Amino acid sequence: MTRRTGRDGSSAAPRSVDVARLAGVSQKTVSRVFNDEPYVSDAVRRRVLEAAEELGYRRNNAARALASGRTRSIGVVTLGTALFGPASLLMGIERAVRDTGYALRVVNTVEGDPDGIWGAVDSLLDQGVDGIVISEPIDEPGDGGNQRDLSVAVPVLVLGAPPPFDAATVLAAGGGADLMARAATEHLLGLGHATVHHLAGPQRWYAARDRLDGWRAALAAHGRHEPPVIEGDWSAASGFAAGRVLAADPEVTAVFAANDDMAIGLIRALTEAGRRVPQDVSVVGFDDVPVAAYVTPPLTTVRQPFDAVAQEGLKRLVHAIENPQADPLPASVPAVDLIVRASTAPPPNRVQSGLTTGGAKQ
Amino acid sequence: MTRRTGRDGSSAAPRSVDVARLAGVSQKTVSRVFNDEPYVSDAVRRRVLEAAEELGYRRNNAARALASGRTRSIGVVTLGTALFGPASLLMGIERAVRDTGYALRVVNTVEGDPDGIWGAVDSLLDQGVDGIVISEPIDEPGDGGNQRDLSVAVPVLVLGAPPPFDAATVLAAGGGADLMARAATEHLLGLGHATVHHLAGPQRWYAARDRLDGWRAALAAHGRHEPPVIEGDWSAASGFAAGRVLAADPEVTAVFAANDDMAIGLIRALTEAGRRVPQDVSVVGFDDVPVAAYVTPPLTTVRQPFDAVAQEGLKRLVHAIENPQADPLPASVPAVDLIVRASTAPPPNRVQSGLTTGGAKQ
DNA sequence: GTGAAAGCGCTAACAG
DNA sequence: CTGTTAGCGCTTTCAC
Repeated sequence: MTRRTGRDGSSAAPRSVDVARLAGVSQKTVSRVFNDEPYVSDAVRRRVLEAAEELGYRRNNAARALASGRTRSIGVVTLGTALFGPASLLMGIERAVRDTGYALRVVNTVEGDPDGIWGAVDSLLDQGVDGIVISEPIDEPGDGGNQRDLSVAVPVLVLGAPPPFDAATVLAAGGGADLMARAATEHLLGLGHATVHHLAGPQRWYAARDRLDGWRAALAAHGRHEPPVIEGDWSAASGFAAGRVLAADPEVTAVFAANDDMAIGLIRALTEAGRRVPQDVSVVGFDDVPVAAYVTPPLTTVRQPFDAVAQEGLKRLVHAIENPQADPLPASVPAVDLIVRASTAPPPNRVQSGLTTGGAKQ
Repeated sequence: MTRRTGRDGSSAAPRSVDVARLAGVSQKTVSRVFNDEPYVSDAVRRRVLEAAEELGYRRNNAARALASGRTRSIGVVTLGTALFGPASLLMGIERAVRDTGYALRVVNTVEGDPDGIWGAVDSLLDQGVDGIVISEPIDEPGDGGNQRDLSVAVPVLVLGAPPPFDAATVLAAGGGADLMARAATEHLLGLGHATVHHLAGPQRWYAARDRLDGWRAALAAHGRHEPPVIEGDWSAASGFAAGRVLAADPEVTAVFAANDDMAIGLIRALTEAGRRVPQDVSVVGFDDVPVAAYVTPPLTTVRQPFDAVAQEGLKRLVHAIENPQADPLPASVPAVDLIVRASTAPPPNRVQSGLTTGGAKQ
């Protein structure tokens, strides 16, 4: 038996011709069987499959990609962090990609990376992906000139942000964070707080700006005074630092933090300063991290529909890949999912102590 | 100018021959330049690079892979969860892979997935990767027969577990969790606790078993009584449930939880039951999640060196890929990094209340 | 230092 | 329903 061998003597991987020979058909027929093409009799199909099985045949993807011009893979650009939001989105994307039959290639961007998103997209393009997902982008520090004239010929899906650039097709998904932030703020207002402070995320992140916008919109809609914003960096440590400042201000009775980690740090600082949560100060987080229900006090927060967003976004991306000429599928706005736990309550009624009774509303 | 065009009229991507023509050299020379091969004069090199730049040339990876038999990519099998450990490891792997110049393909396994790791490895093999990383594996439910005779010809790196199978080359990295667990337990013992309870992770995970082993070893080494183990599922919710049980037992003065989330849930349950942490019960976690320092009380825990483990593992994997015949590089044992915060203290000295004074130490 | 020729293993037309 | 003929854009081998 003539068997091709590698230079180290190991037998080389079987090719479709080998299968064809063994099955007594043409190579093209093997190809047909493996691509689930019609017009192959069941008998032949079975024979081919058996031969393939016997040889341990596996299609060569490089050859497939070269011949067809498609790699059947989707690239994703993520932040190189294990932060709950980005990590959850990545998992959601992986799950969604698998359902589509594409393979997933991942590139991280590192905060402060000179090349940033562009470098990542470039490397994905080098790898030859059929579509790109950009997850939770942040702005470039030196905006503008940095954005080299990358010509992106494949469809791009941007998650959680407005499309940052021009490409053949740009899809956006996962908006609605502003609405969620607004709901969080209104929950606090509804409890009777005169206004709500905001512990924002780093403003270079679209996600952080969205939440800030939602908070602002809620205050504006209710004609409330907008206190100065404190900016954190998503970490519990930054929440703690902010909490020290906020604790010193007796006017503060309600805070909306842009994520749960900061909310947790914030609560710790308030507690250490002798301001009880929620009796003295109410706190709302964002994300609904797994421990949110078990910290002290259990955190009122907003849950983000990462999986749904990823799934819908990918469906639309794959549609754009496979139907380049067709109109893109429409996006939907995710539902708001506010989870009320024990970190929020009506404000202490000290302001009304001079009055007769203690009505809480407004 | 004759320009190849796609069927939609868009001009097709330039190939190396196009660059060669423009630069007035042979196609092979272009190839040489892009592969940084020697024996190309500087003048020619420059000319080629300029031509490539002008055309916007980008190497076709599929063709490269087909011709060379190498895809220059590494596949990683991860758990489909945003749990801090797995997610951190994945990020570490991405970073490490990028440094090696390989591309990253990601496949998740879903808990309870019938195909499990094998399906994931299979799909990676289909994609044609040069090496595989299996991160934090868990056992298959139906062990044994499930492990189909996949012939894995590429090197495999298993992170955080003993190699679960036979392949051309199998490397292990990221062990030492048992030592870390042992250190955590001994910290508690050193504080004077008579024994230490263990809130274990799901025992299908190697990581959980490692930690259990370390705890057990510590107790044995000090001749302490080994209380029954409670098993959680890594979640704060399961920690909370365990905490309710543990809180009812006055014998419990120290608990080592297999991860921080469970420790946080546990603390909440203890607190709700009126058992103060750390005055009545000490708790140690595992992972050092970002919020660990800011929960109440700040958590004593063990920090895992995800990045270092990923980096070292990948260096060894790449070595195995590129030097198939050579001996694998040796693994090192990561250092133990116990972070002592406020959730641990000497035991309450109720047992000594009958005695004269209340010395704490052992 | 450089180039010519020959595939890598598959898919894409088209022909029967 | 099945087979034939050409490439896809590179790397490889060997020649100059």
